[in-house]
Amino acid sequence: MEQKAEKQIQITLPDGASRSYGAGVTGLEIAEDISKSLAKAALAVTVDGVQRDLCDPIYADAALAVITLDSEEGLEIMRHTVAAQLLARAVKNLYPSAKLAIGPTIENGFYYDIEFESPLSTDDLEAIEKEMRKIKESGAPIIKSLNSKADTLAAFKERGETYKMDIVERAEQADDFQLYAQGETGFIDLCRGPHLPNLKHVGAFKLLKVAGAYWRGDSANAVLTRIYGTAWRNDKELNNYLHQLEEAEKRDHRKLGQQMDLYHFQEEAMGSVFWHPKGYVIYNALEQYIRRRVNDAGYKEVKTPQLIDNKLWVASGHWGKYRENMFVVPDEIPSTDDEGPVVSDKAFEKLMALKPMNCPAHVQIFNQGIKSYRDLPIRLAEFGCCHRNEAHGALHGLMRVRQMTQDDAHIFCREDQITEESVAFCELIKNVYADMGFEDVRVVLALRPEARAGSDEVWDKAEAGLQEALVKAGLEFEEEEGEGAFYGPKVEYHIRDAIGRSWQCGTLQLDFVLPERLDASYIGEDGAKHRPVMLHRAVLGTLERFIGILIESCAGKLPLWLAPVQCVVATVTDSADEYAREVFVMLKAAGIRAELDIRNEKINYKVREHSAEGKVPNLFVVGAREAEERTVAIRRLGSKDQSIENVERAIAALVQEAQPPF
RNA sequence: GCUGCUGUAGCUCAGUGGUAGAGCGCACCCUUGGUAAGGGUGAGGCCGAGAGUUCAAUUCUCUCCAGCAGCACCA
Repeated sequence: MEQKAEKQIQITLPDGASRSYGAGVTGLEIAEDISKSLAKAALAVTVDGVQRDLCDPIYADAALAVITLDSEEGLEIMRHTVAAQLLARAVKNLYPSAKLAIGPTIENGFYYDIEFESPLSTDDLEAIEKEMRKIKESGAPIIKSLNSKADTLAAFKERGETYKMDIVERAEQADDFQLYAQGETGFIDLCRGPHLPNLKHVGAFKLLKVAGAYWRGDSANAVLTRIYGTAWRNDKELNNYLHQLEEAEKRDHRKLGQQMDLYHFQEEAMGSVFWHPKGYVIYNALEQYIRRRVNDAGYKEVKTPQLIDNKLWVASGHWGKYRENMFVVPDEIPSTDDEGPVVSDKAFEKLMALKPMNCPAHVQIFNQGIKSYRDLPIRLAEFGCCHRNEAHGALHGLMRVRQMTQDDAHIFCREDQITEESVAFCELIKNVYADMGFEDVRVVLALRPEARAGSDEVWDKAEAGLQEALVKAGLEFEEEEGEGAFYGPKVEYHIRDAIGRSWQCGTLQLDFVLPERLDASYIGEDGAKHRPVMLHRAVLGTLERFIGILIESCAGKLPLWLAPVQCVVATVTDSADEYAREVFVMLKAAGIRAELDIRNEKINYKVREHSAEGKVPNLFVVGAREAEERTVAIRRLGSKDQSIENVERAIAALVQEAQPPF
């Protein structure tokens, strides 16, 4: 092959083979050297693990791998090109005054943030998509160039791309700005690359939705229009993905909650749940399960007031930092006069607030009487009902509500007990999540934020303590800088919902600040007063959110111990009504949540309704035969088969199976 | 809170500048049917709230409220 320079470099391929090339050889040339078909399929390369364009020259010995569309990396590069080249250019063609901001890839797709002169709606996507196809058909080569800061700025200034100029101006580098052009079309985009060498490699894509997003993610900045899309290797993969999205929609807890008659929301109490009888069964079963768990783990359950004078919130620091998210109530008897104001101006001199958290109240219990170091740790648990005035746009079904019940607890302990208590908590949460069948749990250790209370030594100690606990519990976790609470670092347990959105459920937070602010103390071995450390912790997080995630993760088919209706006795004809009643009574007596369906409907209809709508795990079908033989025909949810079983034995088995896991 | 979209029967959704329609559900009747929709009849709506344009508004415009998607927020 042609020698680019005298100096030779060694390129190591993934199979271990080593080849020699002149310095300055490109990834494409190497791919061509390996095989023609590989060169044709090549999208980019990795050089020592770093993604590079095919046209980038290589000057030193390196390990090289060719990226094709078969790999996840290749797919991501293709998506990136669809966003930055196809979508961006299509938008500029149709809306010349649009200003491009950024267009990264995300899981399963990509987006591009763009400023438009007039609002864009979903209906406009079709035209943009059509334009994208046109551009794709052109098969234009994508040409990369490296440019100085001045040239890059000039190029974007000419095009009125003020956001791109902002990015370049803020960049630390002096030059080597990568611009990608499409042949001679005049279109350019700034990008870290790599990109496809050619638009011909683009697979199947679809634009999905538009939404607003702040420039640089800051709500003080302008809102840009974000166009979301997805791209796949071929139509089959694309359709597969779109089908998946549809399926996920069917698992949405808001939809299932209505279908299964679990709960509802309405305007007059937005963001707060009306639990229906069936939904409240789940709620109660979960609460009782956690109650048994924390009892076993040495917690004492308490109940604290809903409405507390703001003096306490001032003292705890919530009033200063968090007031805008609290519901504040004047402590005055309201006037019944239709004309005048409901409360007087004076009423605002004494304010109360609905508690947004339980911790200050738990400190009040701790503070009653004098505590000795021998008393510690003290673990106070509460199914605390809290109110938070959340931003309206944040509300989301059961996942984000304004009134929530946490399976909250606070552990007051000595500093030397932090690790032990943290390890015990990690064990507890591991067991609970295992009982619930959650495997895809992401654990995050959130470290000190910029604005924080407490000295660096205290933070060092706190972070190390949590880290040690996580390691001891054998958990894999990610560390996130700056994400901790102002009063201490925290461990967060995130679980994904049906559509892949991640929600924080369990949490463990160390707090050295609140005991100080609320003057909690214990008498140490030395006879002197000491500050206890506070561990805030929740396993499920909030019952509301956890139930939402639970419903989505099992598509409404809850495990038997949580199922609102565990068994329906359904008759084939009314000749079995009497026997069905008898079976129903037996089930109730055995503690099974049962329903009786003796409606004048066909058995097909009943089976369909209880299965598809109610997600009832067990159907006992009874007809003349069963009444005669004192049996039931058991049909399990999701099964086509049925088994005939003696009624007493069937009920005994069901009772056995319906035992909670703890 | 910000941007965009949506709001019609209990639910899912059509539709129109002259105050409304379907399917499911519900009620009643027929049907007694053996494991994912048997048939008929009927009731049911201030077309999210308020204002404006118009002879006339559920329909067009504006404001508000709520929901949805995303962003920001989540002590």
